[in-house]
Amino acid sequence: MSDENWSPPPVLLAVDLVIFTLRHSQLQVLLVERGIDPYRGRAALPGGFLNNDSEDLLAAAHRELDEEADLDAARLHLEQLGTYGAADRDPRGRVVSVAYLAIAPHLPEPTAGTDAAGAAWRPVDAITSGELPLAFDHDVIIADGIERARSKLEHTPLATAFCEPTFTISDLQQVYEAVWGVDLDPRNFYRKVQKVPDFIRPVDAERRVTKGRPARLFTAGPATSLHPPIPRPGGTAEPEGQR
Amino acid sequence: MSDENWSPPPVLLAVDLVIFTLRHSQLQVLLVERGIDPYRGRAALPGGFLNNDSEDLLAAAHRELDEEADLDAARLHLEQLGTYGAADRDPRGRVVSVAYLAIAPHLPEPTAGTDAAGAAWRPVDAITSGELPLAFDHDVIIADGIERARSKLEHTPLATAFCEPTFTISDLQQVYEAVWGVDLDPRNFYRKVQKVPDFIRPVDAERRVTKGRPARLFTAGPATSLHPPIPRPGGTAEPEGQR
DNA sequence: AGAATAGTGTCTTTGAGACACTATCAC
DNA sequence: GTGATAGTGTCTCAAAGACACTATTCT
Repeated sequence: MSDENWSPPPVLLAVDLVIFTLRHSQLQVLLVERGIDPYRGRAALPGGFLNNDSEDLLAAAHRELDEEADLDAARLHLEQLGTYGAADRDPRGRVVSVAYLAIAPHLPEPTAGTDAAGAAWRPVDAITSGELPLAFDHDVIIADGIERARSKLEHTPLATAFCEPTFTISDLQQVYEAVWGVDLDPRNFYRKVQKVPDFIRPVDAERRVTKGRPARLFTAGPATSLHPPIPRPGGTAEPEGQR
Repeated sequence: MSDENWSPPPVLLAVDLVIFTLRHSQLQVLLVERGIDPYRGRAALPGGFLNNDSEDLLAAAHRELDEEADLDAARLHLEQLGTYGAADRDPRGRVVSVAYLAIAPHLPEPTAGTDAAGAAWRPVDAITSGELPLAFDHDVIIADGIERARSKLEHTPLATAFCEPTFTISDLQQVYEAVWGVDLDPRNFYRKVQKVPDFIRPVDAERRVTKGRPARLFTAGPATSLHPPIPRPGGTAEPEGQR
């Protein structure tokens, strides 16, 4: 409680977005190309500074989501990921960044012509492998986002956020396989997800076309957590480490 | 990337601490009494503003831990919990608070005479029940901290952070029981924790006194995650919600 | 027909929980 | 001895994974 006599520390608050989606059975993340220094020309997470006195953090994340990615913020999953405040993370000065994790269903290509021009979906593998270098500490933020998503697939209905309003069970399986990077047995997966109460709800008498037998369609159910969980084969990984 | 022309938003960055320990088989949290308005006289989390240009967030948390709680920061578990930035959470103006979760072994009473005077351990039940009102949104932060701790007991060796360097298996069980608020079967618990590789390591040929048969002593092992996990009986609860 | 995907049944193994039982201390 | 806690063995039930099998579509 040393709040009697401080001099306001010159800290800028940014909000950065880790937006994941599934494309071509790959986990991909939305990146923008930086137009100014530092890191001009580098890929970076979409984001920006907190706008004004009366904007909540979550509201700022929603705004950036709309401005930079042209995504209807109301429809997708959005949660706080962590806050990154290493003193030297931005060469311009003291910038602390609150990262948010967003999950979007497979949407149209990121739209040239809008404010989101210069944005593109990139496979996360290219980032974790170091093949695609990022600005600032954004590679770390994305790594934390991946781990968060992997972990939440086990205990929450997060996977449905990657899917359209209605989806088949193998759509859902693709989400788990892509995010976890494993192969799952379709038969066991089928029964397992059906067994979790309120996870997914059948949409009556509907079907959809692929190649083989048509599949039933489902919607996300009212569950907010999964009982029993969908366990990740390899097991849990290391905990996150925000800095 | 709208960083071309901003006016530095007047945001103050605070760091607040949720410090948990086990006392009298209860989960307790360290609170201080506010000496100034707003919320003068109310109980609040220890914390303060970010010091200067070159202080990392984690370093600030360590410093507050030392200043306000007189705890040796090097020895205990410390991790970021979340960031709370609702526009109206502090009547003085825009204050965004990064909360850290610390876990301490049962330590001496919070030390009158030091900077930590006015600090006291309180059972978390008194807070979640609304019986003990807190300043700001600190009740929400604590609730998120409880859920984080409960969840991490399942998958990580966090429980050992509540214990002394060496401990018995029933010490460990008391941690699980207090944090989860459940009763566990000592026999099954005994075998279960021993079965997790690298969770706990026996300390050779040592014992300790209580009432019945002396128990073997253990130390925390090198594991950073628990395989298999120690499942929580009731199952998972709702996810956290930082604002 | 054959390939492909959807969906069902069943077996085996593993782990969680219940609980009887033995071991070693204080009194 | 009694009471208390530590530690072991064993049984039962349920969930996880392997996998054979049936069902329905497309070409």
